[in-house]
Amino acid sequence: MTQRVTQPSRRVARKASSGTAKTSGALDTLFGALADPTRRMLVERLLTKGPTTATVLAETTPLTRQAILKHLQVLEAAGLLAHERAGREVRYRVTPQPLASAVGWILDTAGQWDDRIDRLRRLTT
Amino acid sequence: MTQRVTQPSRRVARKASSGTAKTSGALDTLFGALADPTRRMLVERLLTKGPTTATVLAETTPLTRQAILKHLQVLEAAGLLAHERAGREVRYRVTPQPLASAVGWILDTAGQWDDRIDRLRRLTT
DNA sequence: GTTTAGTGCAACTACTTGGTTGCACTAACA
DNA sequence: TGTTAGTGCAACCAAGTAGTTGCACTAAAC
Repeated sequence: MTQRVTQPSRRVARKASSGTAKTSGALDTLFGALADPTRRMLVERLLTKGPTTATVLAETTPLTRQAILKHLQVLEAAGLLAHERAGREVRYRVTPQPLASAVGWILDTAGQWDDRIDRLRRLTT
Repeated sequence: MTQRVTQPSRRVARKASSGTAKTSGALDTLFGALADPTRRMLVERLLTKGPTTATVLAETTPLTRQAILKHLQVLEAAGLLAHERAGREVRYRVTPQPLASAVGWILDTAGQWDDRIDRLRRLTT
């Protein structure tokens, strides 16, 4: 599995070093995963039609299975999917818990400033 | 599984060009803008310390002004910032309204999940 | 006026991303 | 058993992204 926790490497070159490594990787990969329309579509599909395989998902898109698989892996790396093996098939399902962190960041940062967001927060907590 | 049927198909990658356009572009740039820790940091700074210039923002980071400026432009393209000129300075401020769309998509999506869980719960109890 | 601080623009590099193709491997089935 | 559908892995490529440098331009300060 190799995990690969290493940070994004940010190749800062010159001014670099010493400054707030930051790299809150979880939000990076989470927002990054959501930034692609194909991936959001995959999440929606898996939610509405239930768990299924990369092969099946690829049949209804203009993309190849490999492209779909890469997207599924990105989503899984973000914690939004999990997969389980069933015979020779591999089925993916949505695990939407990480979405709470995304909403959390948004509400925490913008909450105090925007009444609309603030109302939303009160609505959802 | 044959998948693709590959025509003459010069490896030019036919990217399908269809779909993915829609109104998803807004969410693409929005989530994409939030996917970078430097950009989230900039939003937080602008929110907590008020509007300021790219030059000032660059002074407290290991990045150059140009790098910061590019990030600000990405945020502005996502609708999260606006700028106004004051003499020879250009001041950026946060306009957090688009965050509502992000939260909206997440809540809608998670809502479908909740529905599923809810149905499941009703079915299994 | 001259100088200087702040900005704008363009070119360039290095790495990442989203997609492809090809082939090997394995579980299911005739 | 042999065949096949589904998956896994690696190489490859084009385009995008994140950063840099260098220089020109303009508004303010002297």
